[in-house]
Amino acid sequence: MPELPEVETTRRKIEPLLAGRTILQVTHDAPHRYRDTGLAHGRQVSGLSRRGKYLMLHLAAAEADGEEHDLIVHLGMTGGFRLEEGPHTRVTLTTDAGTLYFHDPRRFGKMAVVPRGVYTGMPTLLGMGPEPLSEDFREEEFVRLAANAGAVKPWLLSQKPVSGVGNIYADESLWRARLHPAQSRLTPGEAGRLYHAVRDVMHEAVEAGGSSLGDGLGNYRQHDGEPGAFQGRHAVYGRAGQPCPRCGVPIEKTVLAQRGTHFCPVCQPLRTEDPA
DNA sequence: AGGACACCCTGTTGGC
DNA sequence: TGCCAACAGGGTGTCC
Repeated sequence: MPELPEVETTRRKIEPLLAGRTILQVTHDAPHRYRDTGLAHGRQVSGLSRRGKYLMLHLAAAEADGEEHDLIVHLGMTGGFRLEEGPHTRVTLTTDAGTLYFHDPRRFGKMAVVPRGVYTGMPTLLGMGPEPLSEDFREEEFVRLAANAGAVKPWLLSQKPVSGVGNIYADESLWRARLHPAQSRLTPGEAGRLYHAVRDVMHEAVEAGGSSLGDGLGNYRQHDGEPGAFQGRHAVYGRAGQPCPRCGVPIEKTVLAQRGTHFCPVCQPLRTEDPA
């Protein structure tokens, strides 16, 4: 589930359940994945925010140390919050107003409690590019960086030129911009198209509540048979062999940078000759 | 600097 | 039907 639109949807859904509440206990059995969660005990949640695919629970200062903290949550591939305990519950978050369960079948999700804004040891968060839906995401800068970049899809996935783009939305954005996933050194025209494609795709997906959402908490529900609002609008992702919505040619699937990659061989040709 | 790769985990799917 | 390999929405560390 967790690319920017799904994380943002999660944030919106659980904020009413957590904001203003005091965390009584965070229990789990994997301290290397969920670090320093004991620091959250007794602190009030002052608000929730999101940076790329990271969810931040802002914690008020405790009487003992007078220092604000963040409970950073990364959903990994399959993480999500639910109201009920299940076979894949990894973390139980108890507040003075109820309990929230973090489910994560694949255990790629992570949590850590840190002093506010201290992200040492989290290189992706430290090097995170601008939010695609904010004014900090500027076309001129994006075009400048893209001119010297390597293969465009891995570049997008690095979170450096822009934050929150994952495998699904990278493929969808590249299709809209009519760019081959392995294209490098984008021309200003190409990079401009991609800039707007990323913004549009992310905006539409957030409005739709992301892909594959289910029970009202923004959960990963792919095998629960409840398709998300944006999933039905995918042009290429998960559509190998089916016709391109633009030209009708079958969508191809390859592997690029260890990730499944979907594209239209006609609409998204690889430009081999150097632009003049 | 940046690319390629292994690794962290478990569940589902598709081919034989 | 049953088994097993391949694959899955992400990030990190290491090696070159």
